[in-house]
Amino acid sequence: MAAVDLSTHPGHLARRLQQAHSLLWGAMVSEETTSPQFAVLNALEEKPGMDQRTLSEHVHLDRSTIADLVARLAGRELLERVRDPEDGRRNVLKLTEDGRRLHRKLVTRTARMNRVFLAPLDGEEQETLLRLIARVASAAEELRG
Amino acid sequence: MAAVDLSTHPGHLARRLQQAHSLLWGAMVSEETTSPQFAVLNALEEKPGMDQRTLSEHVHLDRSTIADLVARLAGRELLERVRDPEDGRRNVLKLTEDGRRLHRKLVTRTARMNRVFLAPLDGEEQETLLRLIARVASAAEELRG
DNA sequence: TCACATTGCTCAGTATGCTGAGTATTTCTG
DNA sequence: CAGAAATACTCAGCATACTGAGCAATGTGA
Repeated sequence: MAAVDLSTHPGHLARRLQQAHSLLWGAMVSEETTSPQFAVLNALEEKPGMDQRTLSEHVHLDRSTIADLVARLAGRELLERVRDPEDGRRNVLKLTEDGRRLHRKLVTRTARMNRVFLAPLDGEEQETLLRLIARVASAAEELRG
Repeated sequence: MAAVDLSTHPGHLARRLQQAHSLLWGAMVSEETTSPQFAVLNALEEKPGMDQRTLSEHVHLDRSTIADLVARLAGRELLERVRDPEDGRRNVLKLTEDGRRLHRKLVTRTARMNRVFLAPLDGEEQETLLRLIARVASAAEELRG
């Protein structure tokens, strides 16, 4: 059986894309705060008071992964994690002032970085790429809700 | 500063795409052998006798990552890793008979899986998606050779 | 009300993937 | 030919990301 051309394999390409992105992120956005961490800050800026379960759905990350990630952000005092007095199972999450400040800074930088990252494509191609990825990802996420 | 729409962030989408892919991979291809491991098997089927450095360039994985990954595959006796007698720095890598057999099996299954994964898109959109991802990833990889 | 299910979180274990430091081997240079 | 540079690999440390097991709190039905 002959070997296969990996450039026709979406999974391989997705990994390369993600990898290339995270390198550029480290160079242009932040070395301390990763892209998934930014997603969490962003979600909490939008809807303060979420619990970890809800947060994990918003950013499409596993509950376990969220727990680690939130613990690191809490350790850096970018967010507060307190037990919900109304429901002792939940952790209620809110950005601190530091967290909001960092989020503001990263919003600007990610915008700049995204322009560089997508620069090889023209405007229409950029929209097409984002739309097609979103469709495939959403459909696959549906398969195991 | 208002929160941002993550569906316009290629990094976030890339992570979701990769994540959705690896879930489907586990269900449709293999639970034991991951997609990067398949990429390694495939590269060694194509060019037996590569060293780890060359292999890492072929599959776009870090040298450290390759070392771990190859060690696991060697532990499962899917490949042989022997010190090059001509150059004592290199590990020469070759698939075993088991490795070739597994590769054959996975080629069939990945083809099936890729059809399911890309099913939300029509044929032209599928080609477009793969081409655009490849362009962005290649360009970003160039930025730091 | 009390047993049972559900829900939210934590913890252990594993794989991927990086950086940076260190080791061994080979190659290049003076 | 000896010292320096380059190369290939290994190892430690960290973040992301999963599964599965377990625990605590809440909700539900008989």
